[in-house]
Amino acid sequence: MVNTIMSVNEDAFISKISRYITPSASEIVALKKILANDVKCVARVELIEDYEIFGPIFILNKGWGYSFRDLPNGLRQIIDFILPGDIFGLQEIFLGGSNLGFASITSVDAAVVSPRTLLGMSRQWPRLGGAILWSASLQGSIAAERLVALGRRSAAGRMAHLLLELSIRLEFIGQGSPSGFFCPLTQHDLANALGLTPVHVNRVLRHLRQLELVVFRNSKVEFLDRQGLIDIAHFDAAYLGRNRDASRKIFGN
Amino acid sequence: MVNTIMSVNEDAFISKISRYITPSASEIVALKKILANDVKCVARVELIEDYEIFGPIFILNKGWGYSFRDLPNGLRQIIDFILPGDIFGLQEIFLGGSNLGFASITSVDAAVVSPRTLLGMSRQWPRLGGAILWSASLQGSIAAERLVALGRRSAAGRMAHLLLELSIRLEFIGQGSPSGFFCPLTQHDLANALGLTPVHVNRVLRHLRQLELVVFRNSKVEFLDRQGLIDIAHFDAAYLGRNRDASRKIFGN
DNA sequence: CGTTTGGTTGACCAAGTTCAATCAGAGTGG
DNA sequence: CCACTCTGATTGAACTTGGTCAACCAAACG
Repeated sequence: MVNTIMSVNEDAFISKISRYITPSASEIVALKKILANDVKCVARVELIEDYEIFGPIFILNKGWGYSFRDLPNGLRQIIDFILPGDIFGLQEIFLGGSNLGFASITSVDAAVVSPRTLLGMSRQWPRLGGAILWSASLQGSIAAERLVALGRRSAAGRMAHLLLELSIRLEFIGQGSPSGFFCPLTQHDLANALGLTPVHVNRVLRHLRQLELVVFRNSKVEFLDRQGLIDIAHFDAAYLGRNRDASRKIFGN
Repeated sequence: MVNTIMSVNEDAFISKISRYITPSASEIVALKKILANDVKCVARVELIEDYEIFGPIFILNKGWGYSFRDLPNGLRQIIDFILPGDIFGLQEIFLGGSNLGFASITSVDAAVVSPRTLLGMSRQWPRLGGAILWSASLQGSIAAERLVALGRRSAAGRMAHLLLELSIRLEFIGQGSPSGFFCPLTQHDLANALGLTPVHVNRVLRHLRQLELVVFRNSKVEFLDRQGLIDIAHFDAAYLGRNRDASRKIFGN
């Protein structure tokens, strides 16, 4: 009972799922207990699972990371960026281990949760279990949208789309603002996420800068013309989830 | 009680989840009751959801379909092919509606399930609930792998990868064989799935034919050199799931 | 038959890659 | 304070993959 309601919003995960449910005081206590069992690691560390049984589940408290898959020829594809409040390893637990790797971008503080713990929590606090599934659905929807981007958007469109997505996801957890955000990604990271080469990422960023749409420099993204970006990205934020009333209608919680 | 254990394998969904659990007689009865509430539709019909509340969930009994998203400029990206036994609309129910469309490829026979029904079944038959989540995880893993393909594989690699994947997924439900399978996809469908143009799909197929790796003609895929395909696709079937012992170790069911 | 749908091919073009060189900033040791 | 090094950003030139446009073919169907 160390943590109380006083500090609700200091945990990114709690502010994230607050888009879906308003956790009760006792639910918050249960969550904080789980979130407190954390590990810290420095920037640019990789965890390759390669289908270990009992893949760990991380809930990011602080810092940025990404999930990825490497091809035998050394190419890497970033599946999703893991921001504070996001969960890594959840979709894969039913498959008997993950075939995705996790890499830290900044230094990271992550809660380590076992599948068993998660299952227990879901039974005792069904609303929290629902919130976990909601979060997993959201990450699935983000992956689907990135699939659309890689398949059918131009390089500039992909870049614009990703920057807008990150901006909105950060705002959900109280970070960044509509005018810009802190962004620790290298151009190499962006290339691995967007299916491009680092060289071309550089050219695309220059292009967007010359069009006076965004400036990405010194780990900071500044939006100059957000509507212009939305237009070239064909961006529609619907895939990032609706307000909670929509889902409440389905399950009646 | 019309259906009994005698007819276990006629339902694709039941044979699909049999990779994960062995359903009991009463579980099969419950499943068959749900699967019997079906609709049929002809080939090449589209259902655009566009974030309707209460998006329907389909479990395909027969036929092929796909989930997709369209961009404002008219381009379409296929997210995943929905084969017999696959579920459409599951990942999205927690988001308060889907932003994906569904399209039939062949004529289709699909069970229509409401979120409420699914929730009720999961409570009454927890192992079936687990199987549903396993199935959703699997489809997420397939989407992630397609993301890798679009980001980091060549056109020929993507094509080889997709054909191998479809072959294996069909074998899981007792269709097709290692030497080939019936494939109702048009080159246009392949283009929308692989992020290519139909013209280039045609050239890639010719290329693979000239390399004597696969022949795709008259709605039939014939593998000539499966290992050769695996090589150029960098194919590793691990993402399609492990044997059931792996996941059993986690949850102890 | 004529029409429609999907497959096939060629010539040309453009987006993005490759290779290679240069640059800027941060950290490190002398 | 100055090399020295390392990482990441930047740019140019040549090249490749895949796209675009346009024509033609083949099977299916009314």
